[in-house]
Amino acid sequence: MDSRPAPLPRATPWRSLPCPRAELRLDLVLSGGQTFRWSETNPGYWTGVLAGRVWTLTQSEEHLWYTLHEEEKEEDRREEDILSEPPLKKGRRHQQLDTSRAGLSGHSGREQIRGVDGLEPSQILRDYFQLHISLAALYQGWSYTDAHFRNVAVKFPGVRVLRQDPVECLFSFICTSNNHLSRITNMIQHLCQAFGRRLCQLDTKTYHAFPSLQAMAGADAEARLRELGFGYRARFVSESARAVLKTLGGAAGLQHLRTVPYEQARHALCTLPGVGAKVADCVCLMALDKAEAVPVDTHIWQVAKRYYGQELGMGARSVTERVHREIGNFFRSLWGPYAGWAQAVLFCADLRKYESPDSDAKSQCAKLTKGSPSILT
DNA sequence: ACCTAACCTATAGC
DNA sequence: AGCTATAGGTTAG
Repeated sequence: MDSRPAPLPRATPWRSLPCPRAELRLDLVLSGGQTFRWSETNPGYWTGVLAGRVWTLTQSEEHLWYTLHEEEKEEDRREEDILSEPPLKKGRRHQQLDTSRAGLSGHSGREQIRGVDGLEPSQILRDYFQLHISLAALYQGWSYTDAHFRNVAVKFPGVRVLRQDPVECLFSFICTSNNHLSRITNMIQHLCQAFGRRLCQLDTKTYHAFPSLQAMAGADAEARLRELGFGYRARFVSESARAVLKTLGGAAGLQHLRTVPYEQARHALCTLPGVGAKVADCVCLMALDKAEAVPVDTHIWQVAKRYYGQELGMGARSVTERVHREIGNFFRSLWGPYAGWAQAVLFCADLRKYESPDSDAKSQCAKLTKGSPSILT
């Protein structure tokens, strides 16, 4: 029997869901490049923002444990925190907070659809981690048809695809273009701090809701994002926020894409500035219930060349539209309707390989990849 | 239809 | 210590 973790200050008592480790590995899922909003605040304990609340999660062999942190009241905020926020005129500050609130209840499009606000915490977690999907059964199927997957799966169990908020997922992945994981995480933290409603502070870290579309579409949003170091992505973020509001029906319209076919959702997303095939597939897979979407980035391209080059038989120099399509179709034929989920396992494994503290492993990998004459050419 | 450079910036690697 | 290449890509030609 699993024992309850020690209670945290100003947080609800720990509660748990049945969830074996083979079905979920918090570390691999929460820091594996799907989401950029969780951090390991203590060994084995993950803290982050989900559905507008601050959570800490941990797991034992058979359970997923969770606690919710108390949201601080406005008057609890110390003046220095307020002043340390991005340069905003005082009058505007309140306006911005209000906008964020409006945005949250603008998520209310979503609340009306799915009643997220009314949901039990356990239900929110079941939804976020998609626990109704049996990952073990999927792994079994992929391992049966794919020897390379079988090898990877042994070392990387419990990698499941999150069901994220479409707005958060879309704008997070707009930030990932031509970028590093560490920088992406920083940028998104800055984005939330500057444009999102503040929720609470734990130790020295403050937690903010993901910004509303309205906040990101604001008149000075692009300039402020540039100051935060977003580079050319600043325009993508603000322009896309405006485009979603104007032509895709806002947060509710984005959410509605969950009910339309993959190709249609993908096409709609690709109309947004800063959204190409790869980002669209990420959002389709991780927020819009398109389990067949296979995001093809440089990692997956390397993996495809290295381990599936024979079957693919192609020698392009970069990930062009054609390469993207061919790799996606190949993996869908190999793995079936949940191909995107299998891709997430290989991606996560590849990421770990490179992020491993053992730098020898990393350079070995680099040498291997570079040194081996491409199977494709 | 398909492929190349330029693009902001931080950081690892020489 | 400085410089270059590259990083979960998109866009304009």
